[in-house]
Amino acid sequence: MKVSDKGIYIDGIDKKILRALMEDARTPILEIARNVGISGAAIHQRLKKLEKSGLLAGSKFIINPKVLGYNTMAFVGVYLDKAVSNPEAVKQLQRVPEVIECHYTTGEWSIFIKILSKDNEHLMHLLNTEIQAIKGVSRTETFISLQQQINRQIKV
Amino acid sequence: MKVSDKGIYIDGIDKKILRALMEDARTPILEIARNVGISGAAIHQRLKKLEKSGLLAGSKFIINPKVLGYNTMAFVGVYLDKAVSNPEAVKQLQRVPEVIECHYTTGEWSIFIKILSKDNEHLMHLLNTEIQAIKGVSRTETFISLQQQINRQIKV
DNA sequence: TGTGAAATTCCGCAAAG
DNA sequence: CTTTGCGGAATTTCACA
Repeated sequence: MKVSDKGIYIDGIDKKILRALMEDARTPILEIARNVGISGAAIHQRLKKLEKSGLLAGSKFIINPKVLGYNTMAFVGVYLDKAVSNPEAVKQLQRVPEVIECHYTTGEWSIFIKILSKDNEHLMHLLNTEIQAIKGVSRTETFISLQQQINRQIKV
Repeated sequence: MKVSDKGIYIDGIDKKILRALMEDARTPILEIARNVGISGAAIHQRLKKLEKSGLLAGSKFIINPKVLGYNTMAFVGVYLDKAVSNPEAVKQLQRVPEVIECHYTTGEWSIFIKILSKDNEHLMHLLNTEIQAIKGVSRTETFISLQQQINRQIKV
């Protein structure tokens, strides 16, 4: 049995439910029910509980960017002028759909982003035209992901 | 109308379907059907096509790590000794559940990882005990995400 | 409080046009 | 793409431990 900081109790059955749905959000509840040996209604109620606890943050269809021609992933450390408000820069980054993550980070960069591009040329265009054009961006450092080996959620 | 490199045609209806399901994988097909004005069976046929194209890479329940007490996200650049095989290091990283992403990257690091920890103390433990213990890891550079502002998929 | 079983409503899916 | 129809699933209700 496991207790989180907020007092959510997650037993072995909850874990099995979560693991099945984290793998495939469309797994039928009744199928899970058969696998864990309790009724569908029980699963349903446990899911309600887990949702209410905030642990379940929704479900998403995952699309493969490569099929859309997005073959390059990169991480970019962004240096901002001291004078510029970071939220304003984030607001501008929000308008660039290729920016799929954005963090305020400790260390030498003000902002750290993850970005998807079709190829290196497209990446260069994004950096030189979209990112550098944002007010306050003084410099960027780019790291291209040659291959992603791990991509998962935290273990339950 | 949009054509990807692999010849997948995605029209406006496909986009609406994808956007609905990327937001919530459990959206009933018939609800989408009502919104876009075609029959449920048609949606179903389009989903089959999209799945066959490889664009749909599955669906996942998203869990909120904070509820499990994982409050700190960090990025870690890992330096590996030249002599060590990177795949072996990745294999070891795979065994650390807090490592949720792992990339081979260009630039000064051999490997770049995203990691979740409960707090700074836990992060330190992960770095000093789990990561540094891996054969071939010579040094790490850590950037803590103070706040994540953007987290999304590529736009369809 | 949490569980199981039945009933109802709704959905997913395949076939045929 | 639509309609149709079957099989099965989701969800509610209720009785019980």
